[in-house]
Amino acid sequence: MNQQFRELCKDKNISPSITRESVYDYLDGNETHPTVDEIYKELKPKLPTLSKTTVYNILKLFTKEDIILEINTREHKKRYELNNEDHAHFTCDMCGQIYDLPKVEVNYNLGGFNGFHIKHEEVNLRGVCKDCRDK
Amino acid sequence: MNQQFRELCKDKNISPSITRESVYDYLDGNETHPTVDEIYKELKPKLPTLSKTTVYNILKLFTKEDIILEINTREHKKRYELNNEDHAHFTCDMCGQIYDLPKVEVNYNLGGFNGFHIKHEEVNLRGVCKDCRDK
DNA sequence: CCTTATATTGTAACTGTTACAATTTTATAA
DNA sequence: TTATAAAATTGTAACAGTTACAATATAAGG
Ligand SMILES: [Mn+2]
Ligand SMILES: [Mn+2]
Ligand SMILES: [Zn+2]
Ligand SMILES: [Zn+2]
Repeated sequence: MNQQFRELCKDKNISPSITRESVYDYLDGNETHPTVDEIYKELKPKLPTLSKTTVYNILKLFTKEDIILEINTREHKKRYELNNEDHAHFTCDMCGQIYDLPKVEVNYNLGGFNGFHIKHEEVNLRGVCKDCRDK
Repeated sequence: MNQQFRELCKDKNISPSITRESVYDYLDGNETHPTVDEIYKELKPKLPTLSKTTVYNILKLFTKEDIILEINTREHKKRYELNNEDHAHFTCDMCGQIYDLPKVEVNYNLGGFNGFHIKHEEVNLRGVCKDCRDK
């Protein structure tokens, strides 16, 4: 059992079920930004009764609690990652892979938007990755 | 007839059909980042034979030709806008509205990513807008 | 006008997501 | 522990956005 996860749940006031812990553990240390389906397929062998709806439920809960981040891509599906170190993304137009980039500095110029409460900033780059370019 | 659009089509080597022109004109000067459905419903009265598939086709073509930009939101649908002045977006978590922000400066630190060809950079902020905060 | 290419249309299929009621598991307290 | 209530999980069906595709209509070129 993941002690760090149990404390996180205590903080967020949610119960640390085995299913939730499994989703968390899978995302922890995973840099692939998986889809719901990929998470489900990965966990199903270890949790044979797992339902895809449960994965959806957990991801929605984790997102609401800011434990994970939803990544909206131009594919018609969402991807997820742990909300750990702040970083930017580069998405390859050719192969679709999402690369993590070191955090970049963003300077705002928010004239006229000073009543806005900014909770999250996100930088997405798009283009062709090195692998695809070399082909 | 929109002369600017006809020249744009000449540049892109696509034919300036009335349907395409209508989609273009609707997006031009529209700051609401409409969905496919909104575009379709708006144009249908003026083009009674219009099919939603056609709207999809045109938006896909315009996106490929870099005439418009696809905006991927956390809603389960895409939004579109003309690819004119470069700007950032603020999306309100409460009401979902997308606000245009003046362009922000982004400083890259792309150590290890120097084979990458960056075609587009995008800055998305997220939080609560003034209107929703005041309620 | 004729011929060919392109654009548009309607329908059906596909896919990611959500709603919901039933069941199982977990938390709480007697 | 056992009883009770609350919460989590499950399976199914519905839903929504998107895409595939074949048929039709329109446009372009000679
Ligand atoms: Mn990432
Ligand atoms: Mn915009
Ligand atoms: Zn690539
Ligand atoms: Zn708002």
